[in-house]
Amino acid sequence: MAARKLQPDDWAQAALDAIAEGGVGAVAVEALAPKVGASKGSFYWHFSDRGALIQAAVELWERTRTESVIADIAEVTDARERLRRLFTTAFTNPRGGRIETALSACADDPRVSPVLQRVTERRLSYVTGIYEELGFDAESARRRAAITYSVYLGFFSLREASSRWTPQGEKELDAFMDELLEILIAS
Amino acid sequence: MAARKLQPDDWAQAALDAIAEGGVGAVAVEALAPKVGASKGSFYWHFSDRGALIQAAVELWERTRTESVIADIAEVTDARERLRRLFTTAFTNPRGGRIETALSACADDPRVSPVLQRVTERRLSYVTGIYEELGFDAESARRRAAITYSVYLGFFSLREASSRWTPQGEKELDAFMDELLEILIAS
DNA sequence: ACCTGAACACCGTTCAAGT
DNA sequence: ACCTGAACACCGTTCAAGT
Repeated sequence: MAARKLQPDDWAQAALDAIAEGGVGAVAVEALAPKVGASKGSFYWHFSDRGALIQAAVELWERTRTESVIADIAEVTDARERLRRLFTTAFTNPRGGRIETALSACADDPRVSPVLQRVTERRLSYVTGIYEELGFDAESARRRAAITYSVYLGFFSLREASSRWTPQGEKELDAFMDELLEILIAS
Repeated sequence: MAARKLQPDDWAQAALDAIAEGGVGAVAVEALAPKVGASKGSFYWHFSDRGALIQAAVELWERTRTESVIADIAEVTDARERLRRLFTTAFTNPRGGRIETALSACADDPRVSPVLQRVTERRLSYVTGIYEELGFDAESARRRAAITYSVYLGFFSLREASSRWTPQGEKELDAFMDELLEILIAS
């Protein structure tokens, strides 16, 4: 229903697309205006400034790429399988982690930082829980979760830097995830 | 000796500092000019444009943070110890990997991409060699090197996102590196 | 050869005026 | 309440004029 009236969300979505495409620097009001079908001036009715738009985009990302992913695998009972599912979801993300990479580069922006912290906290607590379920003590589970999430983030950076070192195609990706999983859950 | 005449390198150094401080977006000719002690106009005598300055900065980074690090540990004979030394150098880098994080976000910039590719290639070949020396076959060594470098890159991103999950202080960092090393070289 | 300062273009931001 | 277009500020870039 809701007859076309969500301009703010349209702007946020366009900005998020721009971030995924060309980084935070690509969030340009003037360039986005035509995509939203509005004028530059109109933007400033909905948002105080460019920073507020970036914040809205990041909050949109938070809404769509955290809880839903966790909810998707809630049914799976085996902890190891749940971790493996996370890998699959993560590494086959069509946007290829470009948002993560872009946000890491401006993590100290006060408009971005709180959201990034919440998302990181949520994801890492979840992964820590998996490791505890696998039998690791609290400290070790925490460290392994941090290593796991580092691999997740770094994987995207590495692929951007040189795809030569990152698995190509489904078969190689599977081999990579298998070895990664094995390494990470070995006691 | 060379009596003060290296303006281009001064600009490159100032730009690299700016990248480490505030990301590629912080490379602003106007803001850097006073630090170099020159005028905006003078900049364009040495560089074609802002992109060329970014390239010069990245090439300066390449010169100072690749070969020298590898040379520093060349004397160490034990492969495992060499890897451990790499971790120490990497994770106690005073600049805290902010340059790698910033560059990852603009890896597809044609001015940045070739340099990033060379540095990545050099570092990863080196680490692959260590894993081969440790007894892993070529394929597995490659994959482990990729995982290792992903952790390296991702660690910085994670610390920026939420320092709560990253080791604090020398003691915790040591424990982290120990567990990481153990995980990575376990067969 | 190398530098300066004025001028221009581009995009973020403001605002008076519209509906 | 919401939008537009003109105006201004800022910084990248150019360039004529200096040494």
